[in-house]
Amino acid sequence: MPAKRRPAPPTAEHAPLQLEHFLPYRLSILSNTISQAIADDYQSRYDISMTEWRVMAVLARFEGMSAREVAERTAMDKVAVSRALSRLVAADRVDRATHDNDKRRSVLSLTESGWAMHDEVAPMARARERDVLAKLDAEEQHWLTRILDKLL
Amino acid sequence: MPAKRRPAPPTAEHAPLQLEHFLPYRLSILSNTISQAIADDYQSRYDISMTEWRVMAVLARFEGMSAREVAERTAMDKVAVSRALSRLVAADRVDRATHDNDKRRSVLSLTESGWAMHDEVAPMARARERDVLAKLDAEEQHWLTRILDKLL
DNA sequence: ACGTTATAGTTTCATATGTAACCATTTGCA
DNA sequence: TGCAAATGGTTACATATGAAACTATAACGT
Repeated sequence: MPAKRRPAPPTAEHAPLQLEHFLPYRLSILSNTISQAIADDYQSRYDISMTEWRVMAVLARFEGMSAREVAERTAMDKVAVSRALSRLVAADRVDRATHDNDKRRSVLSLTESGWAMHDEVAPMARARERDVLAKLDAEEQHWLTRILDKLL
Repeated sequence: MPAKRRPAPPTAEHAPLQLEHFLPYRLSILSNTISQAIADDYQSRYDISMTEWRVMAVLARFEGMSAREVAERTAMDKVAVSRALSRLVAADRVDRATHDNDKRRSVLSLTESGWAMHDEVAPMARARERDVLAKLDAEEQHWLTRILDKLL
């Protein structure tokens, strides 16, 4: 059995990062873990990616958005939105029309089937969020919200 | 000028998610923003990806690790680590030997050049972390640490 | 010792993603 | 008007990523 790893050069003129205490790294792990758990819920049931779900979530709230507006709301770039939309339209989750006064713009909305899926997935997503928050007491939840408000 | 988007079906039997108040979404945006800012720092200067940098950060702390151990420490899967290592070895940032008693294992360490790069990048990463934390007061910083400890 | 199973790491293939180039339409303004 | 610049959106290409198959070596049980 090989010796346990020990921290490198004792002559520590190097000051290496400790990832496990490094905020950006910790945030990244946490965020990926949570998002992946939610994605697992719907990717198994429906054939849809996280980006596609985000687009649907926005269209559920705002009727008749253009692709660019969706991109703004989701913080995705327009190429990603375009691709998500073409899959969603093909799968008949989203309806895409052309804007009356500007033929460049699309006018997007959920289809019947899109709404049906939304109405199943949204509660699952909320349940996962609750699972996470349940690990914190009321005071911690309060601070978390406040901290995210400040940082974003 | 087209009418401002209004929230969809007034007959809200649908209860759509509000992404901007949805914890997983907010965490994801925050995490990506911060990680990307750091990555921009070193990707422009050195030809290295985020995963490669994480591998280097671990090797800076732990001398002689195997690829599997690196994978554990970085929360990356072994394929990602393998790929990162082959690029790092090719770029002469990392030295890869074979374990004496187990020819399957690699024995990894930073090269001279790897250390040189590490010693430039680590302070930049720490500076970015400080920039983020500077947006919070001492109490908020304290709570953030505590919350991450609990959730991770 | 010998075959089975487990482990370390790499390769392959299919899919996802980002950047830049591109088309169509609209806007701004000489 | 009419033409350059801006905008909405898609396509093409190059690179990244994940899952599964694969190779080599080691560990285990008999």
